[in-house]
Amino acid sequence: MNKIIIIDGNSLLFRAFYATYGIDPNKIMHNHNGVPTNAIFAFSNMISNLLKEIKEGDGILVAFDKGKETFRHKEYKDYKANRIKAPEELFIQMPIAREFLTTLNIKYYERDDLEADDIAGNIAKKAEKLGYKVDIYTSDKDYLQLISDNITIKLIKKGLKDIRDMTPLTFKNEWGFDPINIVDFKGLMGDPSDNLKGIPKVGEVTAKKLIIQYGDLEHIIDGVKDLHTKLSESIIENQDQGKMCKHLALIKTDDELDIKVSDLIYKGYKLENVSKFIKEYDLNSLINKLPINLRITSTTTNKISYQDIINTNNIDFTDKIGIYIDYENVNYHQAKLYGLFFTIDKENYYISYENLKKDQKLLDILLNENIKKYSFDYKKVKYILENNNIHINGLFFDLLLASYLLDSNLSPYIENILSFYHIDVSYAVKDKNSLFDLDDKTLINAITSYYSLNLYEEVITKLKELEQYELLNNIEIPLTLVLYEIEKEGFPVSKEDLLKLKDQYKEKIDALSKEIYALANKEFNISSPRQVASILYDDLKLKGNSHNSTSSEYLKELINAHPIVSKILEHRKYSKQLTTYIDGIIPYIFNDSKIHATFNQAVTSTGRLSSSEPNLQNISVRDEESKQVRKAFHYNDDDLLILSFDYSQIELRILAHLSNSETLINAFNNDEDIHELTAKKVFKVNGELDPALRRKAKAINFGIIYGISDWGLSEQLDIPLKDAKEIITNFYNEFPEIQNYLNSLVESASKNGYALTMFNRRRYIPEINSAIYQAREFAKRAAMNAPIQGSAADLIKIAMIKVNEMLKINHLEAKIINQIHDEILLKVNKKEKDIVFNLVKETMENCVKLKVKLKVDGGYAKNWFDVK
DNA sequence: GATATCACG
DNA sequence: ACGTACGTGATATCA
Repeated sequence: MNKIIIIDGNSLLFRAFYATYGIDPNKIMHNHNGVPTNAIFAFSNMISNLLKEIKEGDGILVAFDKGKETFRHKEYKDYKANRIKAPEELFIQMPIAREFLTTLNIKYYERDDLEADDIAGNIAKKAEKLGYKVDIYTSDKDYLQLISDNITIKLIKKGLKDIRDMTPLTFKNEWGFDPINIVDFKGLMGDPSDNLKGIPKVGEVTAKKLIIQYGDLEHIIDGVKDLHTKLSESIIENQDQGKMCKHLALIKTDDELDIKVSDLIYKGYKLENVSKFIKEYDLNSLINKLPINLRITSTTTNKISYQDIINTNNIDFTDKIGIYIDYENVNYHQAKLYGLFFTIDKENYYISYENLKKDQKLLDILLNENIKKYSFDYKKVKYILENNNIHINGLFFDLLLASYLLDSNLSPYIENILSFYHIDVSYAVKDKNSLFDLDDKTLINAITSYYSLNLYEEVITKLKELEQYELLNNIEIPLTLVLYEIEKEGFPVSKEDLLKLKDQYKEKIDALSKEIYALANKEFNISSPRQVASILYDDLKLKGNSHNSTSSEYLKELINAHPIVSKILEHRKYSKQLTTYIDGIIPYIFNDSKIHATFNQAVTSTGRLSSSEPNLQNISVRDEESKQVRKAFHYNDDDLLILSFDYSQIELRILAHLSNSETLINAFNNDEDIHELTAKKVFKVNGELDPALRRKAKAINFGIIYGISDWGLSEQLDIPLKDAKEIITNFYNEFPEIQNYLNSLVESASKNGYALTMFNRRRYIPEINSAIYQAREFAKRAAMNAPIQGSAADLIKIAMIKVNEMLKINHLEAKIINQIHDEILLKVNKKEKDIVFNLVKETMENCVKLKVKLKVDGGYAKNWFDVK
């Protein structure tokens, strides 16, 4: 269990000052400039001793009182009014104490409206919640109210050496009641040092007795009200003062601090900074008191290196190990394995593939699922290892996936991700093109293994603070293993079928080319938008657009203007099919007649997956002719079918749930046609609905999900801006909860700088407060879309995990083979198709409970074209 | 390497 | 007066 040490800075500094003050103020320690240093001397000794308690992953914070305008001063003008000012010599040393902490790279915190105990209490509670043990060093008894099973108050007695651990047990033994009742004790007793009067006639003994008998102050007042003794009358008469004293004594732990527990994790001090400090203040003995193991002596020794080993005979393994690989830089589904990097504690090792194969000890470690594997893009690592016949189990932590959750805009490369944690690895990558630096090419892989293991504490603390720990462990980590299986299983495609299509398409394209050249009266490159534009808009004098675009959006409007236009559009269509979906895919067909694409899990800013090499998420479907390519996706085995399930209106359902729109929720739960509903509401139709209006409504619903804008809608529907405006106004009037919800998303993003999904995935959108209009408007739309698109992504990820699990539990042969955002595709054997169909549908529809029911449509066929 | 285009949800 | 619908990946052209 890691620990956070919190120090009451003022308390410690006061003790340090008076412990070394002596009788003669002229004889206290000074530096060569006459600056008093006695308090700093003792303070730095104490801190140095505390640093010895720090282990890897522990944190330290010094909290200071700045407190001039706390709520206590506001509510009680005489709060601490009797405090005597600190002596000048101590006053001078206060900023030096802070300088000392900066020198040692120790975080400190102070704020005008908070006292040190509020800061300490605040951080202590947060750290406790994140699973830390907390030690608070102070001499102030007020802190005792913070005691819990994991928070210990280290009470500093005179002389700084004598420290008493106050735990729930020791406290109760000494005081007779629970720590939290310290505030009631203070309410009764008052506290002369804070100028709090408490209740007259109640001293320490009486206060304790009352608390033990009745409990808190409120119960005491209630309990004595009918006794009519002098004591009880005083309590009743002065109850307001008592309550105020209690209120002022209560440590406030709920403020938002701009410091986080993860910021406190101690990273070590630099010798050169300490040397400077020692010279300035003549504190020569300090250097010997600082623990050496926390020293970052220089950047050279901080560079990661590794040992080449031929076997692991002399290596002691623990239950955790950092893992990365050295591999051929090609598509990882066919990459050769060169060797393995692994990290134990702080040591990196490299073993070649040849030696690894012979090293049974290490092979067993990799195989053993109880040895925790810390890696970066574990899916890839496992794929390459298994492809080269090395088995690995026991994924525990993936630095890539964890970092992606912390900031989904990070680009998924190790150099980039380490720089997010302020780690510079340019020494390992800058010479990667050098022919003479062969060793350094693999150094980055050693570094990857090292930090996968050694950044764990810091990353997990951050994730817990952002409440994303479950997102990592319950969604992304299990999902990466599912994706591994999907990639390994592959997606079927017939090369022969594609080649047949290729011949057809080539003929079509050739014929179209000839027609186009004839119509243009010259030959040109039809694949060049520039040349096409020059033919259409210059030679043929067709009516162009503002930026001479030849995109189909504009060409469609010119179809009747000249016969060449439709020929060009057709040419484009078949070229696209040929280049992207036939010639583009054939090279990825492996000997097993399958495509093993990559599902990228750390790419999109919303949380969706993406697919590449090749992209299996954008195979044509909308256009009937282009859809032909789907006929090539089938198994050669006649017993195997392709099953497809897609969520119906998943994003609108999520919108209904998140916005709590009663109209929309009821509509979904009554199986109404949602576009029809919108049409009838927005266009105020009763009875028969014009299909054109339903189409418009569909566009409106899409617009809502995308973060609607009047201009965007007017473009999409090709209507005047003012009509679009009116439509949006109508929509919001009919669905006021949606308007409120979308507004709240923009507001929250502009306040916090990020958007959140249902499962706490976050996307930072800093541009939302940009001074540039377009950037700001864009950010607003992203802020409205990210929670919807992202929650849908969370949901289907959960569905995939559950479906995969369900198939295994039921010993079914079926396997997931693709995911297309709201759709899951499976391979299924004829003989189990009905049971699989029902189970998958049921699992998907019940994977998450929302206020709306989820609906899944499914179908199966021999090839992808015929599914549904 | 940037740009235009087009495929998907 | 300003100018975009949200999220991706692959390909060809052209500088």
